[in-house]
Order: sequence, then structure tokens, then C-alpha cells
Amino acid sequence: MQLDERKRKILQAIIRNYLETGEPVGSRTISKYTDLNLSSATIRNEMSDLEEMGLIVQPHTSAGRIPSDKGYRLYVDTMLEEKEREITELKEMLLEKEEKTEQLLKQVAKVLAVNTNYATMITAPSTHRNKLKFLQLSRVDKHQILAVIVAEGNVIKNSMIRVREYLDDETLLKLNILLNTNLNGLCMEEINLGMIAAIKQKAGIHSDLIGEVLDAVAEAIKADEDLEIYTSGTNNIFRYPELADQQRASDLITTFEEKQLLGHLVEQSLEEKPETGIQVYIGDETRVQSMKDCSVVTATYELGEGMRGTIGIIGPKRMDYEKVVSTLKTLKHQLDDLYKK
Amino acid sequence: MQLDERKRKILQAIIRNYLETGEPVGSRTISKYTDLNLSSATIRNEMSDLEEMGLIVQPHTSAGRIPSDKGYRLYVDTMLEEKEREITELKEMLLEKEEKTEQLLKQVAKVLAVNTNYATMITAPSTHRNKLKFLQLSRVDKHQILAVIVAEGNVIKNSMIRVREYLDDETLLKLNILLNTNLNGLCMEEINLGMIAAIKQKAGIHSDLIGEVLDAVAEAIKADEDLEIYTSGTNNIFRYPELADQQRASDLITTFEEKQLLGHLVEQSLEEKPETGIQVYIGDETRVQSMKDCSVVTATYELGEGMRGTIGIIGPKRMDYEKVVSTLKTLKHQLDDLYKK
DNA sequence: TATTAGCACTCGTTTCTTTTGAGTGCTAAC
DNA sequence: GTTAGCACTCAAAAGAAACGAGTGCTAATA
Repeated sequence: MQLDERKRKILQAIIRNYLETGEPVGSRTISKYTDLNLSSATIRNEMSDLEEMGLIVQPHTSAGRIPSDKGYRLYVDTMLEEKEREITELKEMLLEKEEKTEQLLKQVAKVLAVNTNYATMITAPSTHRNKLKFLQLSRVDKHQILAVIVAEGNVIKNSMIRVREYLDDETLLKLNILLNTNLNGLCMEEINLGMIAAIKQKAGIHSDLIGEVLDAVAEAIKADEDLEIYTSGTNNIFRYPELADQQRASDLITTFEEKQLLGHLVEQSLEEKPETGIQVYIGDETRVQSMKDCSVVTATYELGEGMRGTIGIIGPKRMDYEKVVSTLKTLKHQLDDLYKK
Repeated sequence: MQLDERKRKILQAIIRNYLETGEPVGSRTISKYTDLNLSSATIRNEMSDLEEMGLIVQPHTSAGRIPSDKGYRLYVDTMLEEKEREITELKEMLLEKEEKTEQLLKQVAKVLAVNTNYATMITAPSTHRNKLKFLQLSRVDKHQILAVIVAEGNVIKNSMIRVREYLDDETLLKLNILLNTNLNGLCMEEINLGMIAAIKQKAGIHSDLIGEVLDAVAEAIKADEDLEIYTSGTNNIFRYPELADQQRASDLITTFEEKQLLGHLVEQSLEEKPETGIQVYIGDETRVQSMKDCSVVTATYELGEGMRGTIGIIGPKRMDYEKVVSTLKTLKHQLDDLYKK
């Protein structure tokens, strides 16, 4: 059986209606509120076909139809209408271009949650592809050296290194120069213990003490690789009865709190990255058990070369895909532009 | 009417039973499972008295009794039995004494939540009473100076300062010495713009450029004053039917996410600080609307002079106060000891 | 051949009624 | 002062009945 234009229209009408109401849609409703001018009986025949094709399902015998995951997929892939959709509050926020990226992102997540009525998440741009810009060791007291590492985009890391013996000013200065000349401009990912070993060799360093310090620096650069995820609007899940029952809600809340499952989702969307940078996961496509009744829309934004972060919107399967996708598209571009200026 | 020993015993029995089951307690239950050897009729008479005194209430005519807030208060104030209660996992964790206080605290919150089956929150020690230990300005590139500020307990702050003109090495070095000699050992709270102005004067600095840098340093020290609160085990609220209905759960989740309401609670307990450092808020005593059906037990710990943080456990009013209070007491001492070593 | 009116049937939802049982308060006896 | 006994209350559980949205199928229609 094939999907002719009429079937498409009916399917679209069913989905549109279901997205709004959340109730199974009957043939009579479609017959009345569509410009197809067909009786409910005809619609019933067509619906029967659509069901056979696996695009819609009946929750029980005497109920209307609701879209299946396959139906949603078809809808998302071929039936979305694009609209420019800006959230003016966001525009203003981005103009201010706060100093602290972290704060800005948290704010974005919050405003997005309030405006869409879905839960949102956002990750700061990952740093591992980021280039090292500046590195400094300073003595804080006799046995402690502070390593400060600055990367492109002014991402700053600190690490306290404990040394057994006093390290004199001269050695410290030498180390600073050595490290800066050898590591500057490299991206975090390229720097590792082996590389540091090579530097040691090249510089002819044999002192155990200095070796230890260098190792600690390498550790510091690698550390903290776990990307932080901020969430907002978690309570929005209670707006949708299909997510609000105790078991489901509890599981979802846990997922949001634990975050590392969300991390998988983020990584997934960073990898798959389609041309638009927007990705839609429906139900099981999220690969997260607790989200099997949810859909997630993610957008990948770039704040500079190799510094990619992800925004996600999490809602029920019957989320307003048109609104969410186009809002995210606009926001993504706004964020991308932020760096270019 | 006055509360004689028998009435106390009966009240205690009612509360103990209710804490366990969450069901209204009837006279028959008390008669059977107490060593008072009284018939249910006698218990009924006593219960009637207790109700008149406002210590217990009846949800409806033909139901058993449940403790009122006043009843809980009496119980918490006078009937708790102390036990040493350690969570061995915590002990091990604390022994490791992780480098990163923040990570450690998050872990503590999590373990505590898993072990008690309540929601938990924890704040890092506030820094404003904390003493400045080390301060350094370094040039990252032509127009950017990085200020690194280290306080007692190795609390590190960074701030990027944008300068319009190039600042030569010599000036930078001079500034570093000036700042360190003048500010070291002072606590963050004492340092402000006025103070910096005084230093400028004393040092005879008239350059606008240097003035700006100093102001930025003062700003950096003050900034970030908002205390961060970490929560864990939010989903535990679903274990208690009296909190798990949609409206209440949604409100609570929001409170945990927004956090600033929790902040009030934290400040409150920092101020009121009783001898033990443990504080119990029952129902409305929390002063937070969404927590009117909850109780909160807080503990104030000290990681050094003036560096006080707070741990909180949030559960239903019928939480296991004995367990929670004594667990927190033990944990508090463990944390307090952590610094002394 | 495609569409539609008509109708019997299904089944979740709502509403109302009945039953059950835990628990009380009161009274009279111990 | 304590207790047995009993009538009474009321939420919750169980059952029964009515409702109605929606379907599938058949036969008539264009």
C-alpha cells in the first residue's frame, strides 16, 4: 500500500490534532475539521489503511487513533513547516553578552523552559578540542604550586600541585617558559603524558621533582573532561499526563538529576550532527529507558572552532515539534553568531 | 490539663507507629503493641485528652489519630533517643579527603540521600569570611590580564580583566607585590573598593589604567558571593504518598531546582545555630510554602574559621527524626574533624 | 469504483449504590 | 480509674448501570 496525498493529509490532520489535545482522534473529528470534505466513513477506511501501514495505532478497540513512533518520524521528517521564531527575551540576553558563559547558558536554559513549557538542558562548550593559550605555575606556599591553564575562549582551569620539596623561583620561571613555548597553541586533546615525557627529554630534565610537577600539569589539562550539563524546567513534565504518573515522573527526575544519561544523548547528537545541527529523537530513539515516552530535540551550537555545546528540549512525544525545532534553529544561529562578533 | 507520664508514653507510641506506617493510628493498635497493658477504651480516653491538648488530630471522624505539628515538635524536642549512627561509605570517602571540596560535598549529598531515602542538599562553605592567601596578576595577551585569587582552604577564583593599554612586565610585578603585601591575610569580606582606594593612595598611584585593574581585582574578590547549593535524591519524595501527588511534587521539584528558597532555609539555620548545630524545621516552620508538608533537618559544619556550610535533609513530616538527627550529628562531626587534621 | 449512510457492537469512563471495616464516643458495669 | 459492650460514623473498596465516543461492516448511492 502506498501513501497518497490524501492519506498524508489525513495523517497530518490526526497528528496536528493529537499534538494539541493529547486525546485519541476519531474519524468524525477529522471529517468535520478538515477541508477534505469526506464523510467519517471514508476517513475510517483511510485510517484503517494508515494503521495497517504502522503510522497510527489504536490504544483500544473503541478509541480513536494516535500517532505511532513511525508516524511521528514521518511527520517530523516531511511535514514540518518552518517559521522564524524568536524569543525576544533571549535576544536581549545575548546582546548583553555576559562575561560568564556559564551564567549565560543557565539563563538560556531557563528562559527556553519557561517559553516552551518543556524541560531543557544545555552543556557548556566542550574544551577538549580547545587550544591552549596560556599556562602558569605560581608558588602559593612552600609545598604548593598553583597551575593556571587558560584556553581559547578564556576557559580557565586551576589545579593545586603538592610538592615535597621547595621549588626555587628560578626553576619555576624556567618551567613556565618551557611549558608555554612547547604547549601553546596545541589543543587540549593532543597533550598527554607521552607528550610531556617528550618535552622532558628534549629539555634534558632529569629531576624527579620537576618531572612530578610536569605530570601533574598534564593531569590538570586532561582532568575535568566530564562535561557539565545544566537542566531547567524539570517540573514541566507534570504538565503532560502521559509523563506525570509517579513511576515515570520519578524516573525522569532521576535522569535529570543524575545527568550522565543525558550526557550520552548529548554525545550522540554531537556525533550525528546533520547539516542543520538539529536532531530529533522520538521515544526509544533516545536510547534512554526512562525517556521512552519522551521526545528530545537537540541543537548543536558552536562558540568557536572545536568548541561545540548542545541544547536539548525534552517533552512528551506529542510535543510541538514545529515550534521547538524552529525556536532551536533560531537560537542556535544566535549563539553561533555570538562568537563571530 | 497536664501531660503526665502515661500520656507521654501513649503520644510517643502513636508517633513512633505513625512514622513507620504513615497510617492514622487507632486505640486498639496502641493497646496491643505497648507494654502499658491498658484496654483500647482507656487509650481512647487518653487520646481524646491528647487531642484536646492539640498534640494529635483526627483526619476525619472515624479514623485513628495522627500527630499535629505541635505533637511532632514535642517529640523532637524531648523524646528523641540518640544513637551513634555512621554511614561507613561516608567514613571511607572522607578519609580519602579528595582534592576538590566541591566534588566531595556532592558525593556526600548523594550517599546521604541513598542511605536515608530522603532528599538532601548541601552548600559549600561560604567564602566571605575566608582569608586571602595569595593573589596573582598575569598577562595572558596584550589586552587581557588574568587575576588568580587563592584563599585559605585552597578556594580558587579566577577573573579575566580587560585593559585598554599594554601593561609592562615591571608594572605588573610591582602590582603583584603591592597587592600581596597589603591584602594577604585579610578576609574577603573586609576587602572592598574603599580599601583598594586607600591602597592606591598609600602607594601614590595616579595612573587611571592601574586604578582600573585594581578595581577589577576588588570586584573579582567580591563576586560570586551567591552560595551554590547542591541537591540530591530529589526523586525520593515519590516514596511518600503525602508528598507524591502532582501538585505537591511539582512544587517541591521546582523548589529544589530554583534553589534560592532553599537558600533562605540555609541562612536561617546558619543564624539560629543552636549548640548542637542541628536544627529541625517542621512543616510551616520551614517558611517555605511548598514545604508545608515537609520537615527539614539541617546541620551546620565548619571547615575552618568562618567557613561554614550547611547540610539539609528534606522529607515528609513523618520522617525518621531519630535516624536523621543522629546521622547528621555524626556526619557533622566527621566534617568538622576533617579540617582539624 | 469510490463514497456514504446506517447500524450493531465494543469498551473505557463516569456515576451511583452497596458493602465493608476500622475506629470512635458513650454508657454501664466492674 | 478501668473496661466491656454497643451504636454510630465515614472513607474506601467493590459492584452495577448507564453513557458515549468510536469502530468495522454492509448495503445503498453517485
